[in-house]
Amino acid sequence: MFKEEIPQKSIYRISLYARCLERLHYNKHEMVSSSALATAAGVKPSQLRRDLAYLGTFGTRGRGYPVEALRQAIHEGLGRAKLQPVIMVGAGNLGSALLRYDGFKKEGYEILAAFDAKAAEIGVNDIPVPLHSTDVMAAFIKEHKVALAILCVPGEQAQQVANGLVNAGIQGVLNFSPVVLKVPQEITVNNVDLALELEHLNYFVRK
Amino acid sequence: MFKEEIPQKSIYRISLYARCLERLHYNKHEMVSSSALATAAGVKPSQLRRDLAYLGTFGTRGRGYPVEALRQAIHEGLGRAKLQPVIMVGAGNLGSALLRYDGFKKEGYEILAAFDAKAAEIGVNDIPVPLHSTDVMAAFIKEHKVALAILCVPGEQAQQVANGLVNAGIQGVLNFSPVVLKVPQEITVNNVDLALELEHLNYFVRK
DNA sequence: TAGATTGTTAATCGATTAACAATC
DNA sequence: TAGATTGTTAATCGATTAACAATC
Repeated sequence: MFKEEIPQKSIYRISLYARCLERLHYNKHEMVSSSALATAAGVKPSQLRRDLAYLGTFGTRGRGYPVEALRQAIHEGLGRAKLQPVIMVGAGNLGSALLRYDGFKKEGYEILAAFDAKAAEIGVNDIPVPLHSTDVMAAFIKEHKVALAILCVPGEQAQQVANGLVNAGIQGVLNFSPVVLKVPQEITVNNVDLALELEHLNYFVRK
Repeated sequence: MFKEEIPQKSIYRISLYARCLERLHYNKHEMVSSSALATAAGVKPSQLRRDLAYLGTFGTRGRGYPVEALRQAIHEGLGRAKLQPVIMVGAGNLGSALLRYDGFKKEGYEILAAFDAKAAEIGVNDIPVPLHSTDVMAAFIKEHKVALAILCVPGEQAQQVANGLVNAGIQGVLNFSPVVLKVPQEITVNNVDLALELEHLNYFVRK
């Protein structure tokens, strides 16, 4: 039997459901209906049920879903191991800021180290993880079997650095550089384009 | 005649085209074909042409698009004034980092000021704009007619702060808090959920 | 049993793409 | 004119939603 492929958008939402379930669990809820969970996640109940159906069936008709069991099932379904190692590439303004952001750790991702072409010039005490020169990046990735990288280098260098990441075996890149990266199709790139987000918002401001 | 409504996704892409056109202009290209521009933006030529069609017709059959004129037409079409004022709400790790990020200014957005509940405790010299207490936020928004806010407060406070923003007249929120904000439907919220992005990437890593 | 709520289907909606006539 | 490339339509594809039978 073939497992139907899960749409990318569903994956985002399913992760979001897991987070909502954590909160419900924390608040001592044991069961939750698709309607209540959907409201918490800002989606329609039918969409929630459709999304969950990609992973399996977890509810009981007439009663709803068991909060904690569903949370766990989602984590397993999405293949989340305990603590995923990640590296940060580029330790300028944005990169060094994200290193201090605690939201990643909370969700189970640990940034092992940061790499920067100008590593020598950057104050080490601003940064909570080891900072290395980009020269040793590939070796580090292989040694620690790192699969995920956060890319925060200036646009002009982004493609070149990305090539290095791919060659070293990185499989997923969270790209903050305002550049469209060309990578082999088996590599996943998620773009977070901050200026584009503002641009988009601005469009909806009535003038 | 009714102007067809532009899909949200098209708006993102159109902004991206504008950025590619800037680069082409900088490199002294005067004309560009839909196929070349599409490659630069990582989309299909037919999609590019479809997107542009929402704004008008700018090309010449057989020759392509005039780089600079198209860039300007896009900026006008998306209703971009010169320098849009923005405020930053929350000056913790992420917020203060984004204040130092120069990508916003580059695209024509100026962060006027930052607000934080604990403004008094934060070192002012880390921050390149005036930092105020959240108490005076509403007055500032009204006085400076600010329409856009970047929200970087902890999840627990996000909804409450967002309510304050909406009441003060903010029309668009770029939300970095890992929380689904409930706002009136005329307010636009763009969510940038960093942990969710990593989660999504991780799903595609072959285990 | 009656009420509630899931799992799933089928209908709808919207976005992408291929294709090509128009035309420079 | 021949070649190139747009603007636009129609076909395709995929995602969302309403609806409801299954069933606790």
